[in-house]
This record gives sequence, C-alpha cells and structure tokens, in this order.
Amino acid sequence: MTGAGAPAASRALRSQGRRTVRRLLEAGVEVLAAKGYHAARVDDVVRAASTSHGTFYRYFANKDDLFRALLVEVGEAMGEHAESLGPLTADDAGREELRRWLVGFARLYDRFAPVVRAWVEAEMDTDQFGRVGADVLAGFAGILTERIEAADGPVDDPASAAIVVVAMIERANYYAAVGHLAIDPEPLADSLAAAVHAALFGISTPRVSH
Amino acid sequence: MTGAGAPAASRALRSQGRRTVRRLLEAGVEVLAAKGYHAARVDDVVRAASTSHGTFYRYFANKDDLFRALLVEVGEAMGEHAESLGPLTADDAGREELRRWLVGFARLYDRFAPVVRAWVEAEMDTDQFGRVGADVLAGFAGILTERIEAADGPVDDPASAAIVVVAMIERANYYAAVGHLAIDPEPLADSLAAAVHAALFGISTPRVSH
Amino acid sequence: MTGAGAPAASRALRSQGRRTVRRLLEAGVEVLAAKGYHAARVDDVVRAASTSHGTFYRYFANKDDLFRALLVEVGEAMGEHAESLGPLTADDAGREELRRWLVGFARLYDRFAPVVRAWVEAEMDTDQFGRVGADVLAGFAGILTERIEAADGPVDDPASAAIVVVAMIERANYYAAVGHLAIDPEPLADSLAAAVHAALFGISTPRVSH
Amino acid sequence: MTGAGAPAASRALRSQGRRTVRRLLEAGVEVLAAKGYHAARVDDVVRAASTSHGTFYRYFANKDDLFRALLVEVGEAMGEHAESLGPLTADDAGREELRRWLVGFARLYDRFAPVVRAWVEAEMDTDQFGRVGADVLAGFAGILTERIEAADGPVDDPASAAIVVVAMIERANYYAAVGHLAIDPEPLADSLAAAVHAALFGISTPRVSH
DNA sequence: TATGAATGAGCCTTCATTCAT
DNA sequence: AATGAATGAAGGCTCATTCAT
Repeated sequence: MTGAGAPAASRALRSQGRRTVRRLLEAGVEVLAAKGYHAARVDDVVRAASTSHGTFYRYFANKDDLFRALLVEVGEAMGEHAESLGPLTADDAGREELRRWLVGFARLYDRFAPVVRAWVEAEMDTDQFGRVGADVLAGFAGILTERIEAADGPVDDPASAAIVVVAMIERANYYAAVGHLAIDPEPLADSLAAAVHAALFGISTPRVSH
Repeated sequence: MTGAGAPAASRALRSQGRRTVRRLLEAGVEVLAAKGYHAARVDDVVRAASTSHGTFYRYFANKDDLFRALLVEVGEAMGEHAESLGPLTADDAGREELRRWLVGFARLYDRFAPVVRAWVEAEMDTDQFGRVGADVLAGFAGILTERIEAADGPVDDPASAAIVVVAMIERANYYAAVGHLAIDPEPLADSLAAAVHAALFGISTPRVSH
Repeated sequence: MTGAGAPAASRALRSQGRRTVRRLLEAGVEVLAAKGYHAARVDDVVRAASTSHGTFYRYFANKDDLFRALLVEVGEAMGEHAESLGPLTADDAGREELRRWLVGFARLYDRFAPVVRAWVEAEMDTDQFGRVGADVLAGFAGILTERIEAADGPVDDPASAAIVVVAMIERANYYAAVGHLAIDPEPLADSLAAAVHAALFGISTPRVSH
Repeated sequence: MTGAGAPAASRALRSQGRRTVRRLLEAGVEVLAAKGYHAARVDDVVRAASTSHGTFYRYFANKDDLFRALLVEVGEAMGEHAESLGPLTADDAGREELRRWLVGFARLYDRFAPVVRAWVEAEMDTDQFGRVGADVLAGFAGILTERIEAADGPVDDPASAAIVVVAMIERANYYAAVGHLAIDPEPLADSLAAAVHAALFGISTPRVSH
C-alpha cells in the first residue's frame, strides 16, 4: 500500500517512485490547507512537491485521484480510531472513556483538517469522492450505533441518535479547525463529552449538585 | 430592498427590472440545487431565467454577487427565526418550545437547502461569501448563548455549549437535506430536541422507563 | 443550413454569427491545406479566421466537429456531382459523357483536396469522421453500380467493378492533387476516361485502329 | 542489415541487441495495426516489445525512426515484387501473368497493411517519412511504365496510364485491407486483372458472351 | 546494457466578463 | 433595456525524449 493512485496501481514502484508519491501526497495536503479543494491547482501541487506535471500524472490519474487517495488515508485513520471506542456506560468511567475518545478524535481531525475540509467542499461533485467520505461517516455512525445499543441506555432510536452525535462531533470539530467561530479546544472537548453523554444517558455533568 | 446586487444598487428599478431580478434569483436557487456552487455557470443561470448574459451583468456585479444576495436572504430568514426562540426551561414546556423551534428551523433549512449547501461548498473561497455565512452562524450561536445563560441550567460554558448545539442542529439538518445518510425527518426532530434539551438540562427524555 | 457544428445546432444564428462560422470553415480549409489534419491546431484555425478560441468553441464542439462540418459540405457537393452521371453506353457518346463527368470530378476534387486529404489522414481515428467519408464513397460507388448495371455491358460483378473504378478515380486524382507523383491533369483525365470505359465495355480507346 | 535505426548504425549489434531490435520492429507493426500511426505511442511499442523507453532510444533515434525502418522493409519487399512482373502481352498468357502478379501484390499488401496504412496516414507529416513512401510508389509506376512501353499496346501515354493502374491497384487493395468498403478478395482480384488488362489492351474479359 | 523515473513544452477546452447592436 | 457575440486568461492533461541508477 503505497498510497498512489490509479496509474501506479499496475506497476511496482521502486523506492524513488514511492518517495515521489509520498511527496505528492504531502504536497496535496499543503495545497488543500492553503487554498481548499476547488481552488487547488495541479500546478500548485507539483510546485509544492518540487516535481513536474508529467510526474504527477505518472502516479495519479488526475487531481481528484490524488485527493481521493488522501481521503482514503484519512478514512483509514479515522476508522481505526472509531473502533477504539470502549463500552459506553452511564457512570463516570463511561464519561471519561468518551472524553478520551473525543480528544483522540479532535487530534486526528486537527491533523487531517485540510483533507476533511476538501471533502466537505467537494461533497457534491464527484460521486466517487463523495462516496469515500460518506463511507467514512457511515462507518463512524455504525460503530457508535453498536456502542449505544450495547449501552442499553434510555435512547429510543440508536441509529438516529448516533447520527446526531456524529453530526455534533464532526461539525464542532470542523468549526474549531476552520476557525469559523471562535472556540477554545479544551472547553469544547468538555462540552462535547458532556453533551454526548447527556444525549445518551440523560445526565449532563457530574457537577450538577445544586 | 429588491434583492439585486451591486450594479442595481444605485438605480431605482422599475417593475420590469424587479421582475428580472426576481427571475435571476430564483434561477440561481434552481441552478444551485441542480449543480452546486462550483459547478454553477452564469450560462446556466441566465438560461434558467430565460434572459441573457448582458442582462445578468446589469443587475449583478458577478456570479458571486448573485449568490451573496441569495445568502443574505437566507440569513435574514434564519436570523428572524432564531429570535423567535422563547425562554428555555427545564420542564416539558421548555422541551416543547425547543421542539417547535427546531421544527421551524428544519422547515427553513429544507426550503433554503441549495443555498446553504452552496455556502458550505464555498466556505473557503471568497472572504465575503464565507463571511455572510459565518455571520448567520454567529448570530445563531449568540442568541442560543443568551437563552442558555438566561435558563440558568447546569451548563458550565454557555458559549461553547451553544456552539455544540448549533453544530448538532446544523449538521443533522444538513445530512437530512443532502441525503448523505439515510435519516427519517420525524425521529430526527425528536432526537434533536431530546439531545439538545438533555445537553442543556441533563434530562434526556421523559420516558426513561427502565 | 449554416454549416456550423454541434454547439450552434440549438441556437438560431444571427448574421454576425453566420459570418463567423463561414470564416471558421474557410480557415479550416486553409489550415488543412497547409498542415494537414493531425498537425492542425485550433490555434491555427482561429488565427486564420482572426477570431478567438472562445468564439471557435461557440460554434464547434471541438476540432473534429469543424472538420466533420467541412467533410459534410464536400460530401454533399460530391454526391450532387455523382448523380449527374448520365447513362453509360459503349459508344463514343458514352465515353464522352464519362469524360465530362470525370473532368467535373477532378475540378471538385481539386477544390476540396485539403479536406479529402484530411479525411484520408484521419480515416482510422474517429468513427464519426471516418463514417462521413465512408458514406461519401459508398454513395459514389452505389451510383456507379446502378449505371453499370443499366449499361448492360460485359461486366460480371457491377459492385466490385464500381469499387475498382471509384478507387482508380479517387486515387489518381489524389496523386494529382497532392503532387506525390508528377502527373499532368489533361492526359490523366484522358487516361482515366479510357481506362474506365475499357474496364466497363472492353474497348480501350477509339484510336485502336491498327 | 539489422533493420535498426540511426543510433544503432554506428554500433555493431550483438545477438541480444539484434533480438531487441527485431522485437521492437514487430511491436511497431502490432501497434500500427491496433492504433494507427498518429495514435501510436512509444509507450505502446515498448510495452508490446516488453522493454523500456531507455532501450527504445538506444536503437531508434525517435518514433519516426522506427516507422521509417518498417517502411523501408516494406518498400524493399514491394520493389522486389514489382520487378517480378514479366512482359505484358495482349493474349491470355499476358492476362494470366498480370493476374499472378496482382495476386502476389495483394498478398504483400495484406501482410504489410498496417505499415502501408501508417504511411497513408502520415503522408503529410514528415518529409522523410512521406518520401520513402513516395519512392515506393514511384518505383512501382516506373516499372509499370517500362512494361507498358515494351508491350506496344494501344496506350497513348504510358506514364499516366501506369499511374492510373497503380492508383487502381493500390486503392482497391487498400479498401480491401482496411475494410472501408465491403469487397470479397477473389472477385476483386479478377476485376482488377480484367480492368488493368482492358486498360492496357482494350479487351475487358474473355468471357464476353453476348 | 537495461530500466523506469522525470521533464516540460504544447495543446485543447472552459467560462467569467465585456462589447456592439 | 435586452441580446448574444466575442474575448482571452487559465488550467488540465499528454507524451516524446532525456537522465539517473
């Protein structure tokens, strides 16, 4: 798994080739961060990777192919993290687990923010591109649904609750990463954990002691 | 307030001109719905409005000018609705008020979905365009913050709680409108109201019957 | 029938537009003559037509669309001429008719040589382009077949005889037009008429009197 | 004579080198057959020859160098065959000789069809490439002219008659090989022999039985 | 000697915007 | 006021050829 796109799928890359692919992928993230998906130019990417157009198309079928490859990487990292969510319980341990998991998610999100933003930007366009992103989301929601069912809390409809939770987590992190609204990361993580736990078990925070 | 863009600002439009502007705005929504922001072409808009390029530029400075005008309309409607949120209370009346408000929001969202999607798509691009959208969000979050503070619930940080709530509401409706994930509108509204109320007052649902 | 390509098919062209189309078609012939089909650049055409790339694509879907339009024009002219062939008879009148017809053909061929050469060059490429050309040839061969059958001469298989004759006429004119081989037009026309008549009626030339 | 191009001219090739050259030439024919001259890519050739770009340019100066080498091979074979045409006489023996010769030509043409098609396609492009082909044709026409003169038939202008005959033979075979028009090979050979003999001696076919 | 990685000029096409009628 | 013709900068992609290993 080199991370390369379609044109390189049939060939076995040598070490030089693999290095170039890596450089292009990293350049892709850079450009996505700087200009976003639609404004990203192949020229920007090859310049950032210090290579040529010809080389780009040796490893990726086109612009989308590169970004799809990036999204797949992100999807894999996110999927792995999603699996790491332990059982959800109504007690403090459960809330703590949730918090731990959300912090990990925030870290991932922050790291991959440019790619996720690109996905959001591109959602409408390419079926393929949108598909990869939707799969990530669906996988996420699926795992949450399982945990919620297993938690046996007061939730009526685990599937739609999971979606609400995913939506909340994703967007809140998105706002934080994009900086669209001014939020501090720490209180946000707390608020999120509280909100999610409350949504699942009905108790907002342990310090409700008045 | 005719809804026209910059070039028409200095002129007083006659009724024919106003009709043309109206046609262009509606065509803009149509095109946004059909193709999204980045794939929308001026040519698509003028064809949908049965008019010409020359005419388009008589009323709007450029493509973005049209979409900004649309977004302003949406922002105004959303802002008005935001203001209509009554006091939030921990009891059933508070939950009911919340539910009413969320249903209204879902209706608005549904009606303006193409424009909102366009905004999401365009977020990175134009400072101006993104700004209008961010203002809408910020206005929203501000009003919620006020209400949460006034509610005097167990919430620690009203501002970031408001953002979590906005994120949850916005995204959940977005998913529903775009159809990215399969959600039924009714249980979604219920789940949302329950989740928001729980996040604010710590009681998830009245029917916790274990 | 303006001769324009696909993009102009749905619009009604005004006189300015029709003039532009005409200029582009003529420029196409020029460029074809100077550089041939494969070396022809859209840029060459628009420069020869003193217009812009944008304008080119307003009237033709792409390079091929322009050349197809030209080929259709040629095909129509050739088809009309083909129809003008009178009955073939074994006597001098028949030979004279044949000669007249061949001379007319040579004139047409000369006039449209660049386009025909382009067709020959492109034969393999586009199905569409090749199809138009093949249709012209087939139409030609069909008419000849009819005439040969009507002539009731000693020919065994009118269809393949017609093809031989078409091949002979086409190529001989081609060589003459392209200048690949040094041929004078007049004796060529004579030789062709003699050969064709001989092929159809078995008498090569009237002056075989030894 | 290894058939290699310019870069190999100065070196003496070992047996491995000769094998590589052979593979490249055969790959060239394959690719020409499959995609034609203009669509042929160096990459296609090296892939078909199971070798690399670097190797290709060790033996051929460039793409055209390979195809020129192929055309030279064809030209030699054709030239040899042309020489094999015996004296043309007005009697049945002459007609039979002509038929034999034409059948041999058809076989050659069929075998080399891809290369000949490539030549036709490329006629305009490279002076060099076109020249080789024109030389083949001219050699052909020259030999025919000689034979026609020696035959002392009723032909007025042997040179242009030869060209008409060459045109007829070449194109008819071309159509047959390319499949542009539906022709059966056998009646075509007969028709051709009959037509050529008639053009030269004035008697179309022996079986004129009216 | 062979391989495959890299190059970059070149070409087609799009589309927001301006202009002439 | 409206129309549609014209513009041209910009960007994606190809592929013959050269280079480094």
